[in-house]
Amino acid sequence: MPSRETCWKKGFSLTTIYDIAKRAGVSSATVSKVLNGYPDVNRETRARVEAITQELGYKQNAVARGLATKRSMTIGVFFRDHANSGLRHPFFADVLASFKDVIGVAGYDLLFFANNAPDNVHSGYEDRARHRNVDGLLLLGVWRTDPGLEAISRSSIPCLSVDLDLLGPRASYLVSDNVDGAKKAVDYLVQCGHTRIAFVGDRFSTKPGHDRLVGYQQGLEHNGLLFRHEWVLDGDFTEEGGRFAMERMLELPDLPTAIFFAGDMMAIGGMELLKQRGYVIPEDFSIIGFDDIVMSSHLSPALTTIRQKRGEMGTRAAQELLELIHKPGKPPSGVVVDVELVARETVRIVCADSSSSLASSDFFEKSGQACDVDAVEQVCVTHSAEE
Amino acid sequence: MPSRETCWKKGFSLTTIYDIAKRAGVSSATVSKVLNGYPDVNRETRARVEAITQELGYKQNAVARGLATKRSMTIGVFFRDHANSGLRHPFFADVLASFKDVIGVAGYDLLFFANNAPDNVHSGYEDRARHRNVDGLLLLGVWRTDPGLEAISRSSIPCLSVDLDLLGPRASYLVSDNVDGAKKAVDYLVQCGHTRIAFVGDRFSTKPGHDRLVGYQQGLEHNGLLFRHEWVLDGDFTEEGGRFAMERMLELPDLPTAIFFAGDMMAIGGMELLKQRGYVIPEDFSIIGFDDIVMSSHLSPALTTIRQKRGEMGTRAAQELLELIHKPGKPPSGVVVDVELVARETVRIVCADSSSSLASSDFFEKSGQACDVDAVEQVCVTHSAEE
DNA sequence: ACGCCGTCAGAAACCGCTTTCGATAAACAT
DNA sequence: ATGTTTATCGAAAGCGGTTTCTGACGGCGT
Repeated sequence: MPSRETCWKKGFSLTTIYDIAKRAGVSSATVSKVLNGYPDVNRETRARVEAITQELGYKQNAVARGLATKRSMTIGVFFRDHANSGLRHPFFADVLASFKDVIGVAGYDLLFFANNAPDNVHSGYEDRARHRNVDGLLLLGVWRTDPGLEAISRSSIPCLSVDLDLLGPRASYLVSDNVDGAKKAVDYLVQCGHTRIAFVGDRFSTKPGHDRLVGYQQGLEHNGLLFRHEWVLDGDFTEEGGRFAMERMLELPDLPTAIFFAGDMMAIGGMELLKQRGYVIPEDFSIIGFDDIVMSSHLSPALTTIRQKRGEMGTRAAQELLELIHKPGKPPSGVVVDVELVARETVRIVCADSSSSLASSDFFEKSGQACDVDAVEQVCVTHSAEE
Repeated sequence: MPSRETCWKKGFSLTTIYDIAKRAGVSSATVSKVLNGYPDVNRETRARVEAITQELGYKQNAVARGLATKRSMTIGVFFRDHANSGLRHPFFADVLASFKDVIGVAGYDLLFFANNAPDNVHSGYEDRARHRNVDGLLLLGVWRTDPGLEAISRSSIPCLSVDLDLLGPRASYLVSDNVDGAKKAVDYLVQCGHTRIAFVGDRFSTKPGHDRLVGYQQGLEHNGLLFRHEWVLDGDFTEEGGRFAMERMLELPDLPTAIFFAGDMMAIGGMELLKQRGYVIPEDFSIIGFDDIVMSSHLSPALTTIRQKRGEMGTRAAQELLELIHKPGKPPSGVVVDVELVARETVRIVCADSSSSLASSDFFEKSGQACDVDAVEQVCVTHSAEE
């Protein structure tokens, strides 16, 4: 047996299972068995080994273990940081926080891919995941247009993406019920008496952006309202985008009375511009957002919005990913968590008439305007391309 | 030579350096040398190996490499999550984001300690760092009172803490210039004509809380103002804490005209309460915060505050940590980044007199009231204990 | 021809831990 | 007494790399 007593890292000695083994007069295999709770070791031996483990303050080396077992007990995290939408984004930070909590009690640590060394920049998700030997992957803030998605969805690495409906043999996803949320927003506006409702979305590179648009459209239809493509603008999910969209909206000859922003940051930008131009909310324009970021409740007027349950999203995401990891058989189906409207102060109540008979108002028109999803998207893309 | 051709993890085969070696007709040692840029390998051999590496789509296994080299190219991150002050906190999320960017181009990934499995809960920082074999450590949101600090500061693991002046052979820190920031706040209030300035801080378990109090006290002294301990309250760095402190403050017989909150969230809580009670800001009370979180500029009135340069903090933290890692010799000294006042709308200008002759006002009193740091802290601790 | 040196490869010993599988001995059954 | 379990343990072969050290080989000076 080679002498394996100590190892050095920058002048520091680690205690290994060999140290324990020697001291206990057993083999390293036995120590390993004790440490991992295998049954085939004598009561007394076990006790002795455990005592010595304590005494020596032994800590397992996760790297060596990972090499031997091919499980690292880490979850890799890709957190795309484009345009403020990364770690900085209060939304993702929150879901990540609760994700971390539940994945943590399952014994996992999180590995954030940050490495952008020149030779690594263009490695795909899968390569980098395998490089670090992570047991699962969490994708946050990745765009639908990301070219690496296809590959990772087909790979055998358990992978959960949020805000992106990635499905595969070991890939699942978590989203809010964005379509429903958008419908709720429109319904609420309609209930408050609005019929002229505009939409500000993103550049359609995100799943939520897409779905909220769809929901908006469905909400309109459901309430018998006409879809007007000039009332659909691109806001890029940023404050500046929202501000800019609002600016453009004001140039329209025919103005809406309410604007549904597909994200709170955009709504904030829009409101800012409105105030700046001397309009008052909600008297001149009603605003409704989506997300319910913390800031929303602190604005004045406080923003009416659709709340995504961030804590629950993180928890459910973690649970789903753990299933993906531990139950290889079960075909994943994605999880969607519901949203809720939180009514605050940015929507003006136009008429007290809350009977849903509004649906049969004069605005009802089944026009030639195409209303199916893809057509809607077409319109929008064209529209945003104009710019 | 044993047959080492492939490895399986859940049904997937990895290509190893042995595969490359065989294909290239060389030994694994040579492949390793090529991959690591050692000079003692022939031009042609190198080319051949590189070609095959490409062809086979080989990706190095960081775990195996880590075991062999004792360097993992990961930075461990402890992110304490007490009372909203963790990942959820917009402040830390921001510095972390820019930290990640620069540490990333140096080739490192980030390892977030999340593992809270029952047998792991009470392991110290050092144990967990060694367990994962991280090359360095970043401590965020850790309290001064944390019992594990002492140990990690003495250890040989490069460790950088933010908002906490931890120093040791391989331990350094990064803080904002909190004392100066607080003085700036007080100076500004004084310049605006205020002389009755209160302070709301945290429970003094944090370094910034402590330093801002010191700065407040120094600012007072510098401007010849009397330190009144009843005007120093505990706000816990949370919104609720700020609200509660404000509530208590209003019960005072003798009210200040301006309140300096040591954190924006507390200021927000305080303002909320004030509005609720029918006061108007800044007419009735002037408010100044500390941090400049994104929300601050969106409030109305927009919060005047001391800005911490979060991006710069992250960058500098990363640089400092990289030095700690790569230059074992250099004794660390900590880095402090400056702050700036951003004047917005929550401070009322009482008199236009901006001559600093205010310093010689009637309020000047070198009273028996002890003014050195520790005494100040005493007062506060006592005060918060009352509660 | 001889010794020396620089270049290039590879054998082999790790790194610290897991896991299979066979050995041993005691306990049990026949 | 003999064959069979059962409980307990350890040797050894990995996991996928790195790194030292030895050696082969060709060229070169003398």
